[in-house]
Amino acid sequence: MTAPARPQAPQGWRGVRSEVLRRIRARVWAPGDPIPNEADLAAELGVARTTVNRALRELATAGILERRRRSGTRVARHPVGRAVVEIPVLRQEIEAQGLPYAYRLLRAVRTPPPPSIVAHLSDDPALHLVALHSAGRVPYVVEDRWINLTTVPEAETQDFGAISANEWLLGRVPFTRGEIAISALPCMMLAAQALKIPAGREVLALDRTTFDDRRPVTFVRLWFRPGHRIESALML
Amino acid sequence: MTAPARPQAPQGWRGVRSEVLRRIRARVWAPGDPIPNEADLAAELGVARTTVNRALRELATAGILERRRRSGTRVARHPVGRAVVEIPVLRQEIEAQGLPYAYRLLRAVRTPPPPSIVAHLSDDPALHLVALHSAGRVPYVVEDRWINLTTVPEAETQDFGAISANEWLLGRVPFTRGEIAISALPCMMLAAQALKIPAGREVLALDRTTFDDRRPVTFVRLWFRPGHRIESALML
DNA sequence: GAGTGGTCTAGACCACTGT
DNA sequence: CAGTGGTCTAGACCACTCC
Repeated sequence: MTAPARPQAPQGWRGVRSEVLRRIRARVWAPGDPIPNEADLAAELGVARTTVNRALRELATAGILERRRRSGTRVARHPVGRAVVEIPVLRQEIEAQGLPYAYRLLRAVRTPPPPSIVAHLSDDPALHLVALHSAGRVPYVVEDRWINLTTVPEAETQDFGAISANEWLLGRVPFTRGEIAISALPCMMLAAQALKIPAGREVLALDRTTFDDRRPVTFVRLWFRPGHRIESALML
Repeated sequence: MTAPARPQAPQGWRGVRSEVLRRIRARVWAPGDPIPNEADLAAELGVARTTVNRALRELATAGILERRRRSGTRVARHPVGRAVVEIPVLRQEIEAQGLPYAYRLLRAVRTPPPPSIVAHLSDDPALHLVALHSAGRVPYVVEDRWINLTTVPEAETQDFGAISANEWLLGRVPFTRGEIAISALPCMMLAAQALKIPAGREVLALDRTTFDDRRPVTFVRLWFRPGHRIESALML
């Protein structure tokens, strides 16, 4: 005689989140409207305020709500879409597809960075690496990396033919923050050769700069083969 | 005679997060290593377990730690980079740059979706809209949108010359989940004309499909003008 | 079965901010 | 100054999973 559990009726903070979302969708609370404070909501829904807080915090992180002390919580007027993009760890991404991963170093030169790189990495002396990551015999992505030799002097004597710079840096150098940018750019010649496409063809490029506190560590641009897609689920 | 507050010594859950990060960077805990359980850490650091939980949860979300019940918490072997990308709300993005926002509808046709769209949106009848969003007199992005008329029949009689489909849909149609994909694609002719570039040139394209539960609502592809970058900060 | 993280609760104090 | 969210605490129970 137990009541058959309703299939979709989350409890706890997820339940509160669902209920708030339901009311927003049903226009009980319209964009720009304030919603009740945490204490009132907790009382109404029969949960502790901590639980309401957790739910509302998640919704604010997702861009659905805007919260400010004293003035309270409102439904966002322009629910900004946010997506979490995972930066590929190439070996894993390729092996996850059941393909053999191959890595080949194409260039490793100590050289002063050109102006376009200085903008990302400072004008310290730098190591320029270019490497090809392949899925089986198919070129997958070209890694075009600059390592700041003032921040990471040990890089100069490291043999990047054996271990990819990404894996080496991960274990060796602390970094505290980073920036990424995604764009479509005309492919540099060396990368175009490796990818077997015409030089200058525009391809998907993902740039990442990482810093240890304020000291730039490395700038890397991934040149993806034509057809590659960076995919993700939208938050909420 | 008060002790001068140490400039960087966060308290509470942020403090726990900092301390855990410090130990990972200092290799006290190496990639793949297990770290103490929440109760022990809480006792050691002199905080409640709830506080430790909050800190470790955030680090797990950021991809730094991996947590599993019973087996405990480990330092991720491959700290996946994650970045939160904000999907542009075009009007706001343009006006935030101090430029006048302009919107022009280029095409609005009820038509059966071609196979490439069916893959995203089902083979229901659809409304195809193409619109140009400009910053001042400079073409900024072309919106290439398909609206599922079975899910959103009201769209057929709506005048999208006056209000952009994005703003109309936001207020009208609930959606519960979505997918995005970013790629470099040869620009469709109509978009190329509007952006004043050669047809077929490859440009940055952002696809977004949204669903109301399981029913596809809309598929939109944004064709960005050459040079556009999607930027974001790396998490942590 | 036992150990771990996941979550909830009730209460408390604090930080920020609009009036 | 007062109201709101932000956080901490101590304790508890539960869910999952490895042994």
